[in-house]
Amino acid sequence: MNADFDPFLHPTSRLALEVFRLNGALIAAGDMLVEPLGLTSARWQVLGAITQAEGGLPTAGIARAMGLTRQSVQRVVDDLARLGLVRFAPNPHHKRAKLVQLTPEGRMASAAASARWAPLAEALATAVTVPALDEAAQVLHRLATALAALTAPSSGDTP
Amino acid sequence: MNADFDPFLHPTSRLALEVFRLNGALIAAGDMLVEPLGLTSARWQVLGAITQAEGGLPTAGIARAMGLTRQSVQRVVDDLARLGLVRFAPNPHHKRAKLVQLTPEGRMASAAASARWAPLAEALATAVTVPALDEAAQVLHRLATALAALTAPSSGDTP
DNA sequence: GTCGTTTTGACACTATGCTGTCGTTATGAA
DNA sequence: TTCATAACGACAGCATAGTGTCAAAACGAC
Repeated sequence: MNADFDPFLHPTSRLALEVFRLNGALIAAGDMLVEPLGLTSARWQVLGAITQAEGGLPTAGIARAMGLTRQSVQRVVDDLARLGLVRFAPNPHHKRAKLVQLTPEGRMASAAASARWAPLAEALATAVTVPALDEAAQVLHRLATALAALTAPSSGDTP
Repeated sequence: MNADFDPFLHPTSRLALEVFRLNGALIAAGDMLVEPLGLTSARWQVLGAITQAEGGLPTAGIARAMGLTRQSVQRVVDDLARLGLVRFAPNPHHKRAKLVQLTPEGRMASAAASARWAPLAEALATAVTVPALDEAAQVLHRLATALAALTAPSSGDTP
């Protein structure tokens, strides 16, 4: 009865479990890191995605950039708007999909978070090596792509 | 003002973002995979942790094995007990910390989930290579360890 | 131009995981 | 043995991310 397959010993399974653990550790570390700024990991990530895009981008665009659903990002964006870190600007290409832009306060918060993250990122890079980081990132990227292709050639929102 | 550091271009940052994406993709794929069995990714993972340990283990032990908090696992365990997939057995070493064990139904569900996961794990392994998987897993493991050491030499529940 | 499809925002609901807290039980040092 | 400490289960509350659904807006085929 196929007893020669222990799913937890499969290389893919072991990597998946490591992804789960590191994901949790990164979120916890991020929460600690930006907590003095009144931020959380999720809000920080959304701020970062907006920082990346010059001129701002709509909520659904943020979600696509982060691999999440519109609905999840929307609440965080609303929180950030309530905190005065982002604002909504009219979108010349779409009447309803307003552009989410950083306010000066948001830009300062994003910069402060980056400044706090930098030394930790350096320390982690020395815990392994930069080439190993790059190669691991490439492997994870390929796996995510393959997983998206294997599951759900679907419709609708695709987180 | 340190403008030569773009936090999103740092190798550690790029890997972190890939971890977030793959984590989400794996959970989504797992949910699809075991949904016909009445399971979810979280319940499947807890079932797996119990399957690993012969004789069962207490809730806090499951949490340690998975890198989560007792409280998070407890609710899932209660759900599984309500579904009849696990049961509580007296613990000779601790009166309150009952051992969580699989019922025959739980064993069947765990085996069915493994059978569904196996081909997907194989397909993903061929999307990259097994040595690459192993090396990536090792890198993630070292990062998680380093991160735990750098943040919170703390007390109490340490997920 | 019209109509069907897709995209987007909005809202309600659920699932997962965290912190905080309490009382109980083990454990170990004095 | 006694007592401080740690570990464990239980419960409440919050943050994050998912699904489902709806209406409005944009887009494309005809």
